Amino acid sequence: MANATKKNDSITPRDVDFAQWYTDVCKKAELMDYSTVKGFINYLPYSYSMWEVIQGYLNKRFAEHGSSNVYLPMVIPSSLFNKEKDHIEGFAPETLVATYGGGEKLSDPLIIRPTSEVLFSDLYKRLVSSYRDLPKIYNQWCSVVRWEKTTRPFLRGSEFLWQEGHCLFETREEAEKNARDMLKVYDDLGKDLLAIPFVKGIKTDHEKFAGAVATYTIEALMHDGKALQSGTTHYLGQGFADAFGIRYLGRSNKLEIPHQTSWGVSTRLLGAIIMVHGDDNGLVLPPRVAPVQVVIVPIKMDAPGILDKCREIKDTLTNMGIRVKLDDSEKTPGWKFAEYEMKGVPLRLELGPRDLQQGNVCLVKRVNGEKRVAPIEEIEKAIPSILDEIHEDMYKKALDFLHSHIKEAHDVEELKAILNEGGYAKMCWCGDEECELKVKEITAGGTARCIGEGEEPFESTCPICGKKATKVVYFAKAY
RNA sequence: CGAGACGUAGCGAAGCUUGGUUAUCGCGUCUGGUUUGGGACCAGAAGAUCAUGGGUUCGAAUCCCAUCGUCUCGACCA
Repeated sequence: MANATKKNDSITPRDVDFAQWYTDVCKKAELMDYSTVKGFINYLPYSYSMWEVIQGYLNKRFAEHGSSNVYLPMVIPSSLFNKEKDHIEGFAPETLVATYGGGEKLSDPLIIRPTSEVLFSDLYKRLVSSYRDLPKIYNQWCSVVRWEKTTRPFLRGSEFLWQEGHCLFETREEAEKNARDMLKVYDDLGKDLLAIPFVKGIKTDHEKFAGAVATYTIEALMHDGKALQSGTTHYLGQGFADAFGIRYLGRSNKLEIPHQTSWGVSTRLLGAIIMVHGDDNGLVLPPRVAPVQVVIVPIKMDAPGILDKCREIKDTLTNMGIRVKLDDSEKTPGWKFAEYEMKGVPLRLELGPRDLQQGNVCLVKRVNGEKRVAPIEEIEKAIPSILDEIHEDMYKKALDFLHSHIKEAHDVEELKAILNEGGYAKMCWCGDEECELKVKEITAGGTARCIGEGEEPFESTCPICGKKATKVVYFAKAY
């Protein structure tokens, strides 16, 4: 494979130190910059534009499910925040609170939202009075603040960007369907756009969202064998609605409490893109989110016709809606090759005197280094299909990796071995939280990522306690 | 929040043990020229209140104290 040899020595190799590799890539590929404020980062154009592509995809998909975008305040009066008990217990320890305004102490301190269930509930209380007002399906794009103790670019920050959908329905069935439908949207996002496959399922009671009845999740697997929770949807039941006094007159003329959901994905997905696809030469971006999909590298720019032809190709591709960059800087071709490989540009187009004479361009795929020569007249047809091909290559590669890192654990020793190696251990479980927590202890940090839905236990007993197994759980070490 | 490592030019480092001219090197940047199919070469130039604050001293990047920040590993979490 052409890119099997490492060509970029400013990036720590993945297998030497994965954490350092990740940080190197984030900085060298100009995805982010550390800010002056602890735990906060500056999102640079190269990462933010990927976020915008994700936003575009999701807005379209959300709309198909009847969702409208709204925007609510970033601060929550602490008196309001304290209404739902589980919710406060879950979030209070990591809130940032404003206590002064205009130089005067606030009588009711304002919490910078760590999530907006409270604000949406408060809004819905006023907006909903009849079953005719339901369902309510709103989404907001915003940032939230959680005072994290250890932070890493994109994966965990004191502030992160996300979308949060908040909905109300008449029935439990509708609400649960919504939570599942939105999980499907997130799963599709991975498959269609990010080339990332997920393990899907339900969270255990211990791992579910503070205040939820059920949490559904998609879990990705990073190259170092650790899982990354990439998106969650929650069926909140009637708890928030009850606590916040949301009531409506139902079809039978009785006062009813609606059923609520919430769902979200965050800029953490950018971290997943980096850690699922990247290699020792840097980023490898899936073509559909890549800020630059094709980079044109002219060879011997001062030779007659080279630059003109490059510009012509650039215009042609741009008009087709492809994101193209022509690098006509004075750097040498070798430098440009390495640079755009590091930045993960999916496809490189080289054009030199030799190509021009023969009427060809040279095309090189970032994901596997595969090179091919194509006649210039045919690139309009060839390039879109090559980009699709790259997407499929990347998805398949990630899927193979995921499948080869899911193993059944039949006893404690196997469980330890699998989690130590990295990846998911599928284990039959009795359903007791005690056993779940014990797994964490004996495997040095392995947690239940999700319960497989519709999966019948492949063993009769739980290997931890020996009681009857009722569920199949995916355990992994996680970010 | 516990344990460890670190902070010197845009980036990466040396110097600190044993205090002493104008703080050194590589990359990058700028100027001019030669180059261009895998991180080019030559010549010249700019760029640093040595993280911050205090202390010791005739003299501190160097020794002492404190603070802040970053990274790694744990506990907690999207």
